[in-house]
Amino acid sequence: MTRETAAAPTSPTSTHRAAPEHVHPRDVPLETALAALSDSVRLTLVRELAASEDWERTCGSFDVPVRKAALSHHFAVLRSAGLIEQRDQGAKRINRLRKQEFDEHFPGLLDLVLRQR
Amino acid sequence: MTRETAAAPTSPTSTHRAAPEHVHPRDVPLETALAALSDSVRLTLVRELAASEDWERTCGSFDVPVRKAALSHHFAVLRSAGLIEQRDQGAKRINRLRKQEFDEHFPGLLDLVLRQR
DNA sequence: CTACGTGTTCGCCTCACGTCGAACATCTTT
DNA sequence: AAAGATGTTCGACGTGAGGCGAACACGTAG
Repeated sequence: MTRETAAAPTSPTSTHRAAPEHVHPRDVPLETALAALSDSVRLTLVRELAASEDWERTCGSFDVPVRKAALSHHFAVLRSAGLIEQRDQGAKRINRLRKQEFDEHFPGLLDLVLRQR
Repeated sequence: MTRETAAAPTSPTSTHRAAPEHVHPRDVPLETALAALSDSVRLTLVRELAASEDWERTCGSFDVPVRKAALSHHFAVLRSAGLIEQRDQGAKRINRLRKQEFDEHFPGLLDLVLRQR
């Protein structure tokens, strides 16, 4: 399913690839949301993401002082907190800040985090 | 200093007692504030405190599933996060939620926490 | 003075978290 | 096909957080 009808190779949305498990902000306990945002590396990720056009960035495009393994882990945490959504595009993984949905369930939190400092 | 002029034994604000070190919300990093609130026990403390008249309660008056030692630790965390202020009154220690000051520096955060669930 | 109540501090234990390198899987480029 | 780029997963490691009981300190009640 989600099959391209015509030959429009717009987005090579990957094929044999483990789709990341997403959690909707609705199902995220407040503690989890707060914990996800209480780490400076993740805070940076969220902020850079928010500062980007359409809130999108590939995993490797962030300016954080940790290696790939740790980065990957942080993204998993953000996913579990309903803060980001990940979509594969070829070899790259695109991260999107779920601003609207997150705001609906934790009004003001993201704005606070983005405004602060 | 802070000497009662007349004989008005209103508040026995203690004498030889280690005054708890307080941190003003102004000097609290966002990460610290979020981390302090990302624990369910502390969340309970803050909520019960907020639900109390004048936001005050003695340490032992909270309904949390931990022993004295752990409780004491949690209060220290809340203090370091600028969330509470502690004042000694005789043998008891009174906790006050620093709503206003905290709100000034982390607008919306406490309200979110108090509203949620 | 002695006994009790209220909290804090001190070890100690356990578990979760953040980090890394190495190996692996996928997709892209050549 | 071979090499490179992009991420994830797997152990391992160090650190810190949260929990407890015991001991201590201070104030209160008898």
